[in-house]
Amino acid sequence: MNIREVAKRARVSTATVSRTMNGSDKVKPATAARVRKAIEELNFLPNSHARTLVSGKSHILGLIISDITNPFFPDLVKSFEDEAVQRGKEVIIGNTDYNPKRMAGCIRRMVERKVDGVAIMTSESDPALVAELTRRNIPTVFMDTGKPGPHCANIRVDYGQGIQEALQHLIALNHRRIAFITGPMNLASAQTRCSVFVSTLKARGIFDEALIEKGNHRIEGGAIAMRNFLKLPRRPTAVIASNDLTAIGALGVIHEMGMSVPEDISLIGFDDIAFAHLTNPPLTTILLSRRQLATMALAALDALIQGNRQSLTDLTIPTHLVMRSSTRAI
Amino acid sequence: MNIREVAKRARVSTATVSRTMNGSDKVKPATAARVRKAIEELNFLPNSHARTLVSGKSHILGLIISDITNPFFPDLVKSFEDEAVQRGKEVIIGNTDYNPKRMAGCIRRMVERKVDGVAIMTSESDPALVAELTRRNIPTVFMDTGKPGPHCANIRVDYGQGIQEALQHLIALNHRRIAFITGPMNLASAQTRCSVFVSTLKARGIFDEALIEKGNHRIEGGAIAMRNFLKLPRRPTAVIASNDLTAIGALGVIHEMGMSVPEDISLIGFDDIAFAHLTNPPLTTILLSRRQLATMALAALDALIQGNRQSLTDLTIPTHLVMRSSTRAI
DNA sequence: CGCCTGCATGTAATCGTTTACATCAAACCC
DNA sequence: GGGTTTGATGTAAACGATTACATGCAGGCG
Repeated sequence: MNIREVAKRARVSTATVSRTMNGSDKVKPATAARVRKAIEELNFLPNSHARTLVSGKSHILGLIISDITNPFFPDLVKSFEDEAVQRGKEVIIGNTDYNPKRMAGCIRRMVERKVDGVAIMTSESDPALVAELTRRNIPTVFMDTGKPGPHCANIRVDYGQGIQEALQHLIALNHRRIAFITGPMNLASAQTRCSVFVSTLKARGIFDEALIEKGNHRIEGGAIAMRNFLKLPRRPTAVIASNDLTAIGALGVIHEMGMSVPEDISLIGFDDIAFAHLTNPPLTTILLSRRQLATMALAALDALIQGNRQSLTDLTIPTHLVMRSSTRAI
Repeated sequence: MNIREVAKRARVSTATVSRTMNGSDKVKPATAARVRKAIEELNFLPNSHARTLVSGKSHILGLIISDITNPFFPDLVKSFEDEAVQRGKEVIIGNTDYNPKRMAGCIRRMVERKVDGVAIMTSESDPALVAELTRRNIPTVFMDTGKPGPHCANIRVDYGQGIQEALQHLIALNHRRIAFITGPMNLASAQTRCSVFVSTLKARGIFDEALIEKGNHRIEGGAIAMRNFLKLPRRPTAVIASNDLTAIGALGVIHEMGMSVPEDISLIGFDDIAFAHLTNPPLTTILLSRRQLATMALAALDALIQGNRQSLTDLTIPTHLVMRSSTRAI
């Protein structure tokens, strides 16, 4: 089934069929109707590969993430896809599995599929691999980390804002011994969260080195860190975690030890994953809006594709404290 | 950058380049080396659209699901993608958003992209839309619901087994007033879960009509249903929910009412989503293995693609009780 | 009436591969 | 040594769309 059969049935040339389908050029209404009828009757759908081959535009966007089972990402994927479909584009997703080798594979596939652009949000982005994209002039937008360049935009996430809001909130509730559980420190974003925490507390003169523990952005890391905090002679009265999974791990340990949140300890997470309001108590956390991120990424990609770079001036996403029930005054 | 430039640089014809890349036909080692060197130097990657166009094989598989933010699906997507990548295939994902119109769009895109096959796991599968796929001889496999056919396999999920295991477990713990919160009853799979529950209890002579409440596979549904159970003069001592979200909703209400699980009420979910072991207490639930589902779907798809139908005899996935801490004896 | 203009449509080249078939040289056989 | 086989490579026709250019026809004008 191809455009030629449609042409034959409508008694026109393939060019006319193509023109009616794309609506660009003028076709006499009567002819167009005949063509549409033929398309309908034959149930014809054009072959996108042939289209791409000749036009050079695949109308596919790539989205590279670390791991779809990380609860941060499904929202991002969904928002990204929704917006892309609205713009008549499709999305192919690459899971790197936190593995640079798979990242290379993802990028290769994106190139082979001639994607119109790529959005990347992975922890472990290797500049060499990414250079591959820019070398081929494939518009690329980083969410969170990366350097802007000729075919390349970067969206900055303002991690600091949320952390500061959280600290203000806790301090207003009279907390002074505030602890932080970090993420993996090779992640730029995790570093930022931590360093804003440190500098804000130092500025207030209530920073205590002992109240920082390393986590890994997973449940266990949060649990281990929390156990250490609870062994301290002077325990923290509030804990901020570098992400929600970490907070959930900490929450489990607090319960395990027969204490409760927020009565004994206040707890704040980061990300606002779907389950943050399903914990007991519902977790106060810092929202990083995946929808906003996706929307901005798509807009940036569009701008790069259209070669319109001036609209790429301020690409910053805020983060905000979302109050639930895991904090209280002391 | 195309195969011709590679050919020129390696001083061979395009056919030889193609042959070296595909490794199928014989090429003299010295020539092949020259070609590979040229490919390397030019950083050449073949255009997959051109390949697909001539070969008719896109090496893309479609995966259609209802909603990636439904926590059941990310695991499925990941497993499916992992296996697909291993087989040298790519995956494009279609989110129907529980919306038949978007389902139609997904299918259209799959056809246009000339996918080698499609796997479908959606609640709301419209036979007419799916006929579209089989009419075009696109291998299709349904996970859970659908009818096998010439280009079409169906994987049956044995919901009954898990429900029966759960009931045996509860009965062994001396529970007799066992309640069930259903899913949306237009879903075949939700119906099955419910009817197995009913028939098993009837067979034991301990069925009570009052202990069935409707849910919607979401948190709120579980919460509402649980409130109703707690108003009953003779409350249930155990509750099975049609999925984990429902169970989590019920759990919230139980806590809210100052009761606790499993001391006052035993609770069992269904699916074993990632957060089932993060609830407090960790939720006993019935596992429907997404990895198994994905593996079987891919195997079935492969068989259909290769036209090898005899390997499609018994496509059944079991479900199993996973014991955690939300049940106890009375 | 002859020519020009402009619209609707057709013709055919093109995109970048794969692959059937053609070619050609070397090797082999009797 | 001529003919045949074999193996390596080249030539060119596909695949199914888009689109620059060509064509043809109708109407307008002097």
